[in-house]
Amino acid sequence: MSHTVGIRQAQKQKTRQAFLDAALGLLEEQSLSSLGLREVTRAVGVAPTAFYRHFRSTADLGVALVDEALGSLHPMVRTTVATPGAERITRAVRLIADHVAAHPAHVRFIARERHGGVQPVRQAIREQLARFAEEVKTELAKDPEAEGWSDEDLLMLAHLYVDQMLITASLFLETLESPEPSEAARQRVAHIATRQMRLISLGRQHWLD
Amino acid sequence: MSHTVGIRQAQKQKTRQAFLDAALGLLEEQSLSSLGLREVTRAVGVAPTAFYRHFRSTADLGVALVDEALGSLHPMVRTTVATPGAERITRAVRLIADHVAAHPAHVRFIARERHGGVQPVRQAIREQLARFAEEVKTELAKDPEAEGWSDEDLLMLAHLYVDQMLITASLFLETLESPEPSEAARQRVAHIATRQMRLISLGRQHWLD
DNA sequence: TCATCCAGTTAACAACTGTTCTCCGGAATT
DNA sequence: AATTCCGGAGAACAGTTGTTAACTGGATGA
Repeated sequence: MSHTVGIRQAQKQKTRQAFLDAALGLLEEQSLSSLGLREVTRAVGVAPTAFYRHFRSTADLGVALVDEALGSLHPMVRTTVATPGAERITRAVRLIADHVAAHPAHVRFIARERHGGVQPVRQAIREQLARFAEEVKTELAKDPEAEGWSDEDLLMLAHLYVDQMLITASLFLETLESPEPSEAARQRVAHIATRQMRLISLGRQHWLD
Repeated sequence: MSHTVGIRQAQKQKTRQAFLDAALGLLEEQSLSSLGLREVTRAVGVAPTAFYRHFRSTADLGVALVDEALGSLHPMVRTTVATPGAERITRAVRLIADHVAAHPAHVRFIARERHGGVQPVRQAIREQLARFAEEVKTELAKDPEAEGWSDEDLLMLAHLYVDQMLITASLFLETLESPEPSEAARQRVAHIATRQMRLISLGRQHWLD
């Protein structure tokens, strides 16, 4: 038994996670650029100076949040886009709906800070989204409709899909934020999003005409 | 000559505009939710209390900025979308590029606060974008390709176009923000955006198959 | 067992925040 | 000419902010 976790490191990661959770909660009603260091430590129940043991700044914390929010999502997107035929779009919309329902704060954070006031965070999000686009591209390249397509055009299409997914996620989020979150509103968003992606797919099929 | 402007009202609107300009400048590097009232008055060169003569809060100022940024844009979008044939997309992309180049701070503000932390501002932007979508819809309805389309599907398509325009504007903005703003990068964005809109138009043409 | 490490604490710093109340002086109204 | 109006100034309020320095006490490794 050479390498037990270490009580010390375990505790450290535990409070680090507490920082991330508390910050995510506070960020539901404000942007990262207005998030105070003391505000977070107060929410965690810890002294202000403890913050520096984990993060250099709130921007640093924000970058960590980006990884937490998007890092584990790549395989799910990949397998979803890999679904063949007409079911791909249905599954994609369901994946988005489920993910927003399960992690609304994460989605809100990404939508908010993508164009937000903190440069390093914006860059981290941009890099993650570029990764998504690359992955979607290589999946799209696999199916027969991609024959004759240049790499450039495939990437353009992939970006279109990724952006569309983010917009859809943001609309699902608004659905949850409304004073009376109704299943009907959610279904309406799903309906529109599905048709928009279908239209894009149609454009794809006739691109080489 | 019964109704001259009034020295008083003229001065008031002048300093009000100074508030809007100063705020827009400060918001290039932060979000509205972190913009301080005193920060703005300092930039204008006026006492903190003078702020209250013009705005109830910084959120109020934000809403005013939304109107300034998007209010006058409706006729331009309308006539651009009204352009017939293949030239419509070219003109739309050029309109976006020119507008971003002429008013980068306005565009940044809208992109940032669309999902930002200040609810009234988010709502104001949402309303303006809904207006754009409605206008694009009625223009789209005019051309022959719209025959057989339901109102619902036309609105869905209009939203797709509007969102696409915003994404493109944001990409043009990143082009300007980069350390070495190159004409080549701008052309690349224009190229991709044009193709994406073409693909959507293709999807539109085959929607009723 | 003993020395080392290190996550978290306490205290203090100058600087900043939004908001209230009172006042001023020039424009507007009568 | 006299009075009212009102955009802006000034001072003061209690609270907040990020960052520093020196500390404590339990886990860690020799």
